[in-house]
Amino acid sequence: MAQERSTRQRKAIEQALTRADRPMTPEELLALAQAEVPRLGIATVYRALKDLRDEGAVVAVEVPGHPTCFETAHRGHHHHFHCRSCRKVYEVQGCVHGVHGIAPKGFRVEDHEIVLTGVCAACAAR
Amino acid sequence: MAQERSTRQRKAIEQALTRADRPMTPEELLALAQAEVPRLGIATVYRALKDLRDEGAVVAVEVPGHPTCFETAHRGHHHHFHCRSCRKVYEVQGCVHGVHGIAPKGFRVEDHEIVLTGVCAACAAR
DNA sequence: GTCGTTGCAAAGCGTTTGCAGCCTA
DNA sequence: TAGGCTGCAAACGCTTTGCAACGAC
Repeated sequence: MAQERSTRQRKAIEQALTRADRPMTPEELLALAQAEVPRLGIATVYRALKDLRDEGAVVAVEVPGHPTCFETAHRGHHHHFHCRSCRKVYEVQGCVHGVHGIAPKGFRVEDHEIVLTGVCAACAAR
Repeated sequence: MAQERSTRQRKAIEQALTRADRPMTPEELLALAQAEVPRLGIATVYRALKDLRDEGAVVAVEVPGHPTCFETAHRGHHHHFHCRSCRKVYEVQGCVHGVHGIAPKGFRVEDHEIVLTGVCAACAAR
């Protein structure tokens, strides 16, 4: 059966993900990883992300009007902020109590995601 | 400048949206509206949704791994539940306090969305 | 040497757009 | 009648897949 091999391209992609302090789009990861592997193609990025997702090492973050972002899974519980000015997605530490309590009777809640929308500090300063 | 006209197809799409008790995908809306207008095309659904969104009458709901859904805007403040079994997106009444408080200093929060993930009542019963 | 991985290009899928004819106001 | 709206098909952007060459083990 399938074995995961450690290749230069995969290492470059994983490194780009690990170093990022916010969720990254596949295109952003491609640009970063190409510093290591110039001939890297976007398909390889998508394939690596798919494998990493299957292993549970990265998770997808999706916000309306923005291409899907990816981040490493083991960053502790946190949420996201979407700046409507620069369109970047940021990580937000912390959570709130009682989130699971709003589900209707009979619904089994296993996880939750909170996405704040507004203007980030950098954009608000301008 | 542009005037909005009331057509059979637009009425059918709005009606499908209004009657739904959960966010609907464009394909679902097409299927429902075709009961009224059999020759209705998907492009018309997208155009109607775009116009309705511009007027603020409908909003998009996006959850990872699911096509974009749409719901009417004037349903009061609520959130969503994504069933990982049947993949449907449900409406969830209620909210929690302190959600905006988790944003970092300098970030201006204007809105928020909460998406619960798990198994809906119908699927859990099976 | 084996077989998973890669880069390239083509295919897929959801969404948008161009266009000629239609229909509301 | 004017000009927005429609259905169709082509175009679009993001993502996945087929394939032959490549390279990790």
